[in-house]
Amino acid sequence: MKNKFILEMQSRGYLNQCTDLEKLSEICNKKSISGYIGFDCTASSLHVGSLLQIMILKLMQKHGHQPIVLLGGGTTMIGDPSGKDVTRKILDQKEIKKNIQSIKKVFIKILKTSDKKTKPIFVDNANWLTKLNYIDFLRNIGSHFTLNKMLTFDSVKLRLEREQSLSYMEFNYMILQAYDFLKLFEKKNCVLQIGGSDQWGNIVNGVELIRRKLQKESFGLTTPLITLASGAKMGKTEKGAIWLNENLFSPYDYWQFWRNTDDRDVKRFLYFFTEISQSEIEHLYEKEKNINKLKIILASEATKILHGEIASKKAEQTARETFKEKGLSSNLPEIKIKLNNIEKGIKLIDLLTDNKIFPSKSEIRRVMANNGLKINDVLMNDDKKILRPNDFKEKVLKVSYGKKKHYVIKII
RNA sequence: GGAGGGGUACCAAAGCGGUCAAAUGGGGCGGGCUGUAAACCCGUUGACUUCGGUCUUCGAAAGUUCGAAUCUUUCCCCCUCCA
Repeated sequence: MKNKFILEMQSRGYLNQCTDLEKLSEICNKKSISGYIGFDCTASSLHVGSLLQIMILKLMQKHGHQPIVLLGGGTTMIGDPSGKDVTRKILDQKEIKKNIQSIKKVFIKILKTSDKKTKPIFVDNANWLTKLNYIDFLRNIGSHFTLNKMLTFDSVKLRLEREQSLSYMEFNYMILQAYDFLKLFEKKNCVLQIGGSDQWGNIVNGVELIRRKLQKESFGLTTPLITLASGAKMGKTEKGAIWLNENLFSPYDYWQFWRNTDDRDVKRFLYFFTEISQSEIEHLYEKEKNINKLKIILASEATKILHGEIASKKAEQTARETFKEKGLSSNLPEIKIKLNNIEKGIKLIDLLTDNKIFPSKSEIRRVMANNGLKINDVLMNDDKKILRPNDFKEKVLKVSYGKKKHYVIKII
């Protein structure tokens, strides 16, 4: 009998590879386990590209297992070469510490639970990695790795094939990650490491290291790489990343991101990024023929997981007021302006650039020339327009940049 | 350390003394069609502008020249081969 946790992972499509699925299933049937995912702390926030793995942590909780979140304060100082063409910028310790604090906030929200047994554990590998003694480490750990094998890993091989340089520092990354797993196995009895498909090599190294050092079995599993119907990678849009932290990407924008999902991705995403049960999703699909309704469900459910029910509802309402009723929602991004400034008259393009709605005045002129700017739903083509009190309706004015970006300017 | 090749806008890649704010493709942005989708079509893609222009940009600095992304020198970085 397969374990429910494993089954749900499979049916939701979370599973790409596992070192030994049968055995892991058996163990999960017998007891609660703890599993970890390591996250890079190169930025102050993760983006949706990491969300699938996070969903697994959440699923672990649901099935009574304990998630461990490793925020890689140590490994981030080295930089994972997996899936990267170029060496990353190296961050200093201060910056990494700040990033860890910021990223942690998201996990605290998503993995919040009242159940003590499944409360997430946070660890930082800087605690052990920065204390390593080079010679000891080489003897105890390095001796278990052969260069012959390391050179065959994709993270290394691809770099070499593409004739992109790979520093010795980065080359060591996989060993450090394997060591992390060993440490967590010893300290926290953590038997499972989860990661994206590009992490397979690193994860397997950890499993093998544990077997060699401790003669114990551990498991690794990876999530599939999600490619969008358009062919792009998830989370890496050209317009910028879809950040999980609220200060970088508002709940409303987040909701919009999901609302704008490609038709062909909607069903998969309902499985991936919501907690709606399999039967319910199938039911929804049979019953609801309007794909846009399903997108709204997707957006609201996904937003709920990250930002909570209230923020999600609010985003949904804002979208409805703005798009469906073509009205003016009070929840749109708001720019406040003092009455006496308006009475003097203020240049529209100055106002829009000062408030970072547009990056430059040239950009505004360009958009105006392409009929992309509207004031109170009326096309605006005058780059010399000066706003005065009578442009406002009840102290409020709506600026629309294209069809989807709307802002409210309010006199205070 | 030696020999050769190379660093051009968000990315790839042309240009190799003036006609270069820099071809072309991708991406982005805006418009059209639609459903806040896809596909397709059109426009646009350094900044500022009194819309006449002005200013900054082709790894960095210095130089030659009336004029440099293009030539010279030095420096930095990357790649390949040899050691």
